[in-house]
Amino acid sequence: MTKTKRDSYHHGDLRSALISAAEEIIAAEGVEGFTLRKAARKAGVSPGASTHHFGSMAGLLTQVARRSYEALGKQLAGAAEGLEGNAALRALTAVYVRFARDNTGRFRLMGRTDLIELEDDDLRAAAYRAMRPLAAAAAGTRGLGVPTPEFERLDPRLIAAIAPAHGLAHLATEGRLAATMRSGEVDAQAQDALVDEVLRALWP
Amino acid sequence: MTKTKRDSYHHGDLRSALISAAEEIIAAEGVEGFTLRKAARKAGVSPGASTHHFGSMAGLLTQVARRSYEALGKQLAGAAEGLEGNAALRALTAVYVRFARDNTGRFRLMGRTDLIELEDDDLRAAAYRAMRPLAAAAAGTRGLGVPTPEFERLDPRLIAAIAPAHGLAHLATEGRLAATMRSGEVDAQAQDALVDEVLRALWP
DNA sequence: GCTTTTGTCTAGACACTGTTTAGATTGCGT
DNA sequence: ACGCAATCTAAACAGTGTCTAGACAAAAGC
Repeated sequence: MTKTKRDSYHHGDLRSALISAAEEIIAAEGVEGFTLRKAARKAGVSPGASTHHFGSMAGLLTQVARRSYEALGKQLAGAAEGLEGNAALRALTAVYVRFARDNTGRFRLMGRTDLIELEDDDLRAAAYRAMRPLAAAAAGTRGLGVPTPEFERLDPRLIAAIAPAHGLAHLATEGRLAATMRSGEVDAQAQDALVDEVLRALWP
Repeated sequence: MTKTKRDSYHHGDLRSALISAAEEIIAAEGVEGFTLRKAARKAGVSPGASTHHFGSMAGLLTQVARRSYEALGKQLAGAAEGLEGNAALRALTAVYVRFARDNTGRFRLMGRTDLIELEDDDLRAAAYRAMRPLAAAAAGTRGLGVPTPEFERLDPRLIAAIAPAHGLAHLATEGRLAATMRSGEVDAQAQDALVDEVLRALWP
C-alpha cells in the first residue's frame, strides 16, 4: 500500500519510509510476522539498505517502539482529564489495557527486549514521558506524595500504579483474559466490562 | 553437558532428552537464544528428529512451558502457608516476581504466544493449577467470596490478584524495575525491597 | 525361527532470515 | 566542474524450521 515508488537511485526519505513500512507490517501481522526484508521490500529497497540508517534491525524496531510509546502517552494524556485519585487511576489503566488490545503488535514490541535497544536514550525518555499521567495520578492516590521524575530509580508509588495496568495489558494480549472466544477473537465490550470490575476491586 | 551419548541408531528416550536440552538452553541463553537445531545437537540427534515427537518447535516449547508452570505452581504453593488475606497476597506476589527474575527464560517463554501452543489443554490446565494459591488468597481478600474454578471465564477477583504480580514480573524481566544496574545486572536484594514497598501500597 | 509391520531417526533439500562485503550511483559542497 | 561523502545494490554467508525420502532397528505375528 505505502509501497513507495522510486524513479531515482536514491530513495529520498528511506528512513521514515522504513519506519512506516515496519509499523504497517507489525500492525497487520504482529511482531512475529515482521522481518527486515519485508520492510525493505515494502519500501522498494534492497535488504541491506536499512543498515546505514539504523545500524541493525534492532535500531529500526527501536524507533517503532519509541513512536509507540508516544502514541500510548498521547492516549493516556487525555484519559484522566477532570478525574482525581482512584477514578483517574481506573481511567488510565483502562486506556492502557485498551491500547494493548487494539495495538497488540506495537505493545508486544515494546516488551521485546531482545528486538529493541533498551538502552536507547530517546526510547527511555519516550517511555518515561508516556507514564507521566500515571505518575501524576499515583501521586494523588491513597494520600501519597509526589513521585520523583527519575527514570532509573522509579518511585514505588508509580510502579504500584503501572504494575496492574501492565499486568492486565499483558494478560489481554496473551489471551489470558476472559472474554476471549474460542475463535481467538476478543469481545472488546465484554473485556472492558471485566477490566472495569477488576479495577473497582483494585482502586475502589 | 547433558549431551546424551548414543550407541544405537535409536535414541531411547529422545522425547524427554529434547525437553531437557531445551530447558538448559533457555536457562543459559534465554528464549531468544534457543533454536530447535541447538536442542537437537545437544541431544545428539539430527534436526528433523524432533518432528515425530512434538510435531513442530512450538510443540516442544509447549512442553517446556507446561513444566515451567508446574515449577511456578510449586513455588507459589509453599509461599502462602500460614498467611491470610493481604499478607498472603503479598507473599505470593513476591514469589511470583522472584520466579520471573530467577527464571527469566522460562517466564518469557510462557508469555510468548507465538512460540507455544496456547490452546494445548495440558498447558492450560497447568497454568490454572499454578494460579490456585493466588485464587485462594484472592478469595480471602477484601471480603470477597470464593472464586470459581473456571479457566475460560476467569474470576475478576483472581485477575485482580494476578494482574499486579504479572505486571511486576514483566517489568522486572524487561529491566524496567529500579535496582537495575548500569551493567544490566540486577541487585536482587534491592529489587525485593522495592517490590515489598509496592506491595504494601497495593495490598495494605 | 523368520518375516512383516511399525516406530524412529538421518540426509538432503527448500525457502527463508539478518548481516557483511565490495562496488555502483547519486547529491552536495566547494 | 570536480571530488567527496552519503546512499543504495548485488551477492554471498552462516544460520534458521520444516518437509520428503529413505535407512535402520525393535516389536509383533506366525
